Amino acid sequence: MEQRLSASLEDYLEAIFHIVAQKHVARAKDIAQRLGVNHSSVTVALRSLANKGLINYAPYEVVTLTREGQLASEDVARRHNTLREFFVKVLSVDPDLADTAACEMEHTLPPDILDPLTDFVDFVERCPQCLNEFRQEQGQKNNE
Amino acid sequence: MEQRLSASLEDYLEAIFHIVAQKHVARAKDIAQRLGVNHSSVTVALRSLANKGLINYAPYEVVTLTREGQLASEDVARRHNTLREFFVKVLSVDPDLADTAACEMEHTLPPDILDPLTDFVDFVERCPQCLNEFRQEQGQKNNE
DNA sequence: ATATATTTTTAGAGGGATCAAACATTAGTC
DNA sequence: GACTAATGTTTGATCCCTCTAAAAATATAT
Repeated sequence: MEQRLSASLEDYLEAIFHIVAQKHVARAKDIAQRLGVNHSSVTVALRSLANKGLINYAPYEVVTLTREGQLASEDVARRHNTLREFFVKVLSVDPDLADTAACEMEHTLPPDILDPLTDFVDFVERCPQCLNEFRQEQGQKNNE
Repeated sequence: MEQRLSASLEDYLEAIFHIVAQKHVARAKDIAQRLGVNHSSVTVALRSLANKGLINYAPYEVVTLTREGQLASEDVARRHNTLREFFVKVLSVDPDLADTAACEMEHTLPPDILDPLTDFVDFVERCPQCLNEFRQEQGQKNNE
């Protein structure tokens, strides 16, 4: 197993993850809407994800995640969240921007970077004052 | 102008940037070798970069960067360097890994993140002790 | 200057991903 | 139960990137 997914398929998987978390099942329409992509593109992607054993799906049916797919989508979501948290909590980036950027960068973030990055975000949460000087500098910059 | 480049074309541009920095001109062979891709792929990419006005190139001739291409490749290199420095200096990632990861992530790093990230790396350089606690935690982790 | 070696390009094909438009299926409504 | 609306899929096209194999151009050596 453990096939490497394309950025595109990871996006589909992540979308399904969020829709299922909310509605228990995902429909092609919801996925298309969430990703801003054509319905026909969704069909292709679903077939591919089903072939890889990541989703339960047959034509005209709703979509759920298999055990494998659940793990894989959680992995994507974890990368996404860590990046967004880092951008917001350390770099003070606007949350919407941070989310958009996380969504693009999540696909290429390797485990060897994800782990220490997660540790670092944790550290900053526990010790926000460690970045006081940096935050002050950034604040000055924005007020100029 | 200001056309957005694909990750692939950015890789070619970056390779040309480094080769030109060293040898003054780049040849298809060098580019292919550096990127580990087929010669014929290089030809296609060069034609595309030339069409976009980023390189000086005609069939069978050596490659140099135009003014536009110089700026664009410096931009890619800046994203790459900032990411690598962050990985190495803040997260203590192995330099080779950091470089590889930077090469993959550089293409999706937006300016709004690049700027504060650069500031943050600068900050940590000026105040390494600000991360003492974090480094200590990481050290303990690795010794277990 | 001619033959050989190197480098580069072309030609042809395939894998992904996307879209629009035509078609099929399902679900809801009367 | 049949009609209509909503949803989903197929078809055919395009774009981008890659490859192999073959041909062409250029450079080198004798």
